[in-house]
Amino acid sequence: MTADQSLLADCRARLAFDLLANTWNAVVIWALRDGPERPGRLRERIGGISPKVLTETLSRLRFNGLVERRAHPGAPPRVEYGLTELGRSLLPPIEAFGAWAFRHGDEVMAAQERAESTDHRRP
Amino acid sequence: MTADQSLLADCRARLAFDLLANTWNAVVIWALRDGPERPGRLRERIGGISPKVLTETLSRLRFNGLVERRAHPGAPPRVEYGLTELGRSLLPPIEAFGAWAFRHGDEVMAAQERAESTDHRRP
DNA sequence: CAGAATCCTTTACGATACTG
DNA sequence: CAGTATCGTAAAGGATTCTG
Repeated sequence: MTADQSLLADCRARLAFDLLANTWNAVVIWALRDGPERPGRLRERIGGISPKVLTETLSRLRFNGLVERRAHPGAPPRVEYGLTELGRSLLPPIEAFGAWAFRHGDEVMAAQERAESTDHRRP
Repeated sequence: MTADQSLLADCRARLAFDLLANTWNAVVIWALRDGPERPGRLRERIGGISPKVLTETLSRLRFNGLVERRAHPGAPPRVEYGLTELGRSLLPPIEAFGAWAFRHGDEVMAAQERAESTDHRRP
């Protein structure tokens, strides 16, 4: 059994790919890299994410053990979300991706423009 | 402007995250790491992907310049898909993710089971 | 066998309004 | 301000069928 076959067959690998298989998970994890943040500030830093979707994303990350929630007593409500140790262990792979984006992102955009002018449709 | 703000604001980074923001892109790229493959074999190696979704995924990856298609003449049709140089440059970051999965995948599953027995619902 | 076409279900995401 | 509820749209994914 070759390495990639075992990777594809192993449910842990598929589980890990699923962690990135949506628009916001990686972005939110990355936005928490410097430390815990309140939801309001998170939305400012991320930009373009609705309150509802941020709540859903944080809940999903919490479900997967990557993020933890801390509520401070009193009013107005003050809540903070931060990465768990498991969540922090995910930062290097995500950072590898960010680095790739800076190096090759323009090549992807160039390929897209080339394809659009040829095929007239976007898959 | 801090590093993560610039990363989040840069459209190249969001574009890169979007490349992984679906179930199959990363899996198919990984399955092509050893060299070009025919769609039929790809489906065998990947497992659990329908012909239609594989076609769509390959078309999407081609649109983004990560995969190229080569058709050999004659009948029955023989087609191969392989990574472009740009697509191959994406393998190290994806591999970093696979390595993370082998190390921490069971922790994620443990967290999920813990959450399921507590919250009674899965986000 | 490749892959396009059709139909269907589920889910992600967004906008809005409301509660504590 | 945090979080939920509701509604609506769009896209992803799956099953099936058909053609070159």
